[in-house]
Amino acid sequence: MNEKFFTLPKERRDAIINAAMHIFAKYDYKKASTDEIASLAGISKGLIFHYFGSKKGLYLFLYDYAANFIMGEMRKFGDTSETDFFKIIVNSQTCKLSMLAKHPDCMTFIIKAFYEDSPEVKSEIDTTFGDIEKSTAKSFLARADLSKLKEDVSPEKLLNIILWFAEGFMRTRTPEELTDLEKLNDIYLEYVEMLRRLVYKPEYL
Amino acid sequence: MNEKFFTLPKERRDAIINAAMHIFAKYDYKKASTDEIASLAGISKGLIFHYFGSKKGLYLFLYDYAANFIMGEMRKFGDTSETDFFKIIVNSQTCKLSMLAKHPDCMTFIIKAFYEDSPEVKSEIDTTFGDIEKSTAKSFLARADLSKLKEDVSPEKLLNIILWFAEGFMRTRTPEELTDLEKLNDIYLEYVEMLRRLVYKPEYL
DNA sequence: AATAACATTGACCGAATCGGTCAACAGAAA
DNA sequence: TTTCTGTTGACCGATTCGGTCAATGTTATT
Repeated sequence: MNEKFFTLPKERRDAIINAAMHIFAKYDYKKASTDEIASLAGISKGLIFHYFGSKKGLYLFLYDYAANFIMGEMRKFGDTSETDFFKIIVNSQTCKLSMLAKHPDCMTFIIKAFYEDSPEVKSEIDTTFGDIEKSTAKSFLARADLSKLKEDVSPEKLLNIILWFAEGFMRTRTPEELTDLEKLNDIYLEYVEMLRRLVYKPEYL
Repeated sequence: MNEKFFTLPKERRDAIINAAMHIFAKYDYKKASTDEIASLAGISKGLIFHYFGSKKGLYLFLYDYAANFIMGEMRKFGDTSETDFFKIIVNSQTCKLSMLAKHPDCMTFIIKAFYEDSPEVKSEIDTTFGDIEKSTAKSFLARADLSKLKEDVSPEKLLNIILWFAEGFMRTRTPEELTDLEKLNDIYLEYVEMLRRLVYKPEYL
């Protein structure tokens, strides 16, 4: 990879990264075409190969970029000393939400990369990273104070319900809803709050 | 389309339909290739064009087939006189679950078709059909007895939570879990039962 | 057994698209 | 003017695309 890429104006770099991420999030490694990426980024195809050498080079750069970005964002929310189940969940979801709004293809790309089976890139991607979502979720849960939950509530089930619900919630938002991040978070919180009032013992409400 | 297709042995027909559904569920109309479909179905490419005339013919036949199939299955669960919120949900989800197990690509295909923007087929698919899931869910809700719910539970929110949770639940099942439909349903019911005990007034438990 | 009728194949077609190259160009710096 | 750097897009050979069709396999009829 050509290091000169990093000296490009930020706009141009982002245009290339976003376009490539979008196409790789939408298609297989094999079916994602460099022509389409160049056209979407508004640059010539030659530039892609000038900076990244090959399609594979671009893909692996993108994977590294996305992994670092997500890890960085996750860390911000991971080191709190919060023990309340719902506050932990809401923190991590707020984090995820902002990432989905700012970089809507980043998460999709990194998850798709985990399931990628094209022999050209399969062996070179870090397979431990694909389940980052689940592993961070589980570590969040580890420090949660479960005693606030009613006895007949399974923490694992509750976590899954919230996590899966959140995915569906995000997936079915319209594009314009994604522009107002704050309002979106409020709607999401209404759902979580309803659940919280249902599963917490009365004395914690 | 060549009507002789329907005189084929059921196995062969299903092999072709399933292979085509799988590829069209995985890729765009444009990026789905007839070579891949033929190879997956274990037939020669010539047969596809012999029976369906063209790629477009195959796609539109599949759309019609999937739409009719889903509608038929949905109807079976739609005309009960059940009024219990959770029994209605569980019925419709059991229906959806069995469809996902028997025809794992059918739902994905029909939803993808809704968002298809390839000019060749876009104008010919029935756009009112894509949101069949939501519309049937809403009609289920219409006859539900909401008085059993605690006052601070929003029926719309609860429905969304269950629906989105169910999607995530199904999506994260492993292939071998999908073989034992009954056990799968039991696990699903555990989740729903937990929710039911949380949102129903004590006198209905 | 011979033949007619049908089902199925896979090599093949021209066109399109693929990843990748490179001579040429634009513009700022020297 | 000359040099250097970033950028282009026409172009390459290879592959893949949707689609065709003569040839072959299979079954029913005579």
